[in-house]
Amino acid sequence: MRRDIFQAIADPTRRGIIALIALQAMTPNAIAENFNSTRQAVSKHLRILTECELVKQEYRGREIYYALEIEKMKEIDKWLDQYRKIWESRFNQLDQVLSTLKKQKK
Amino acid sequence: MRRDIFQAIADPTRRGIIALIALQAMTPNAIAENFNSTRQAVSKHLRILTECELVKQEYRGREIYYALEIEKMKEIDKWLDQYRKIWESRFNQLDQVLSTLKKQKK
DNA sequence: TATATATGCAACTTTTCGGTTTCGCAATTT
DNA sequence: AAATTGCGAAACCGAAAAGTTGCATATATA
Repeated sequence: MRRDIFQAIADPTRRGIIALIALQAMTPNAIAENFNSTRQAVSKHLRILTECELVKQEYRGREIYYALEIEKMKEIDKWLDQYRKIWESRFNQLDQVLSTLKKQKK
Repeated sequence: MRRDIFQAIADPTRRGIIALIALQAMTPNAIAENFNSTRQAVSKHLRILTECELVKQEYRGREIYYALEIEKMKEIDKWLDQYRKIWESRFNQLDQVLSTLKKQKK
């Protein structure tokens, strides 16, 4: 089962789950109430999210609380970084053009 | 055809294509040489990337150059922002704990 | 003009994915 | 102890995705 984080966030329901549990851990039943899917479908999504370590489980009696593993989200940020460099450098180039134009105006 | 950017970057080959053309536009044939897929398969990926506007085409004679639309990448960054806030606030909390401990040491 | 090249597109196949239904198990509650 | 509740896992299904093959079209080149 090749579970990577990019595949995990590809599904809109999973992104919804991530947003939902970002601030507080929740049980599968509570999560499922927020979507138009059965608990089992949500459970499947939770499994995928758990497998790629985007989410962690905490057992409390017969309930299982799912919480976002925020550290893992940084991996996406890390991947984005190479492109951030590009758009920032382009912005700086634009900035230079603008300041050059300003200078010429003087 | 529901093409969203998250689905687009879910595929590893497509992420490879994005990385490849990030700095300079390339033709489908040139891109395909870098992967273990046929030109047609790559062409299909390019179509998906174009549909969600992650990539733009530039016609030059019988060749088509594909270039990354870096602005579109910012959408992912924008989505990440809500989580960035979370991990930054947690970091600050840790920071506070550390400085409190330091104070007590004194 | 005939041929080679660069490319997209459509048809087809195989695999993967998301969902539902059914079941089993463990922890509560009555 | 019996019934209820919370949950995961397996079996199954339809839809979508990813890849291949075969073709059509436009632009170069000989």
